[in-house]
Amino acid sequence: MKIATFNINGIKARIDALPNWLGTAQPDVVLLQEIKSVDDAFPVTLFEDMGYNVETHGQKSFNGVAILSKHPLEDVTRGLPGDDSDEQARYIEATVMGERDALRVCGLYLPNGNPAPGPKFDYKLAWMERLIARAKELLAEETPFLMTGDYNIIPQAEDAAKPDSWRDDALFRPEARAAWRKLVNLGLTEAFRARTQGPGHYSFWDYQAGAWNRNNGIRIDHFLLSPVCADWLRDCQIDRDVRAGEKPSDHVPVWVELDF
DNA sequence: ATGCCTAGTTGCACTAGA
Repeated sequence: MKIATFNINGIKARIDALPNWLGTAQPDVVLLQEIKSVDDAFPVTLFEDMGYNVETHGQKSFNGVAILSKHPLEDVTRGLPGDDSDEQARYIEATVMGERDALRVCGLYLPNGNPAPGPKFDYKLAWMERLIARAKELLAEETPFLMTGDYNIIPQAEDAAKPDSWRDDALFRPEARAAWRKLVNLGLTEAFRARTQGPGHYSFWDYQAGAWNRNNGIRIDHFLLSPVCADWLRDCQIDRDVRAGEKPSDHVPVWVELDF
């Protein structure tokens, strides 16, 4: 089963590019971030006509996540537990059945956190603690799961073309990377780094200053796999070429192939 | 040192992104 993550930076703006990529890449499941749409405005029938079930967790103007799946989605939950006052739509979960096993898929749009330090950075770190708590729950249940999406975390210097320019940024600050390691060190496998080593692999290129043409990118869209799910990993790739397409998002899709 | 660009709003400039 091919499962992808894609920060589309607005469903209205990607109304052609997203279906075009779906037709080419043929993913079974896609976790979307930054749909920037309320649920009622999401073009559900467009994707249903392509064979996808659609579950959204949107809000007006900003954020918003969704799942597209060619397989039925069961037990859908919206929002990250741990703070009832949090109204930002950044998290959705559902269960997908493979040929032999069930997989819990968690789609996330982790807060950017800039400027740092400050209240937005505090919110990012608190959000990560809630994500860690949720991962601990799923591990304790021994539910096979993956957590994927736009983490807004540059894990290592090799994950940025110009790491020095990110030194004090919320995506690279030590506190954010420490929280990332705390999550991974629960026993999760980072799918891309389980298969590919070395610098030069990015999932985001800023629209500004010719970042794409200069290949000035960062790798911030990730898959974390639970131990059982990691055993199912067959491949993980970044669809880099999507960034060169017509009216692209500033992120590109990342996907895993899982045998379950 | 800052903005560079893109998206969304109900706009006629702003916020937010990363």
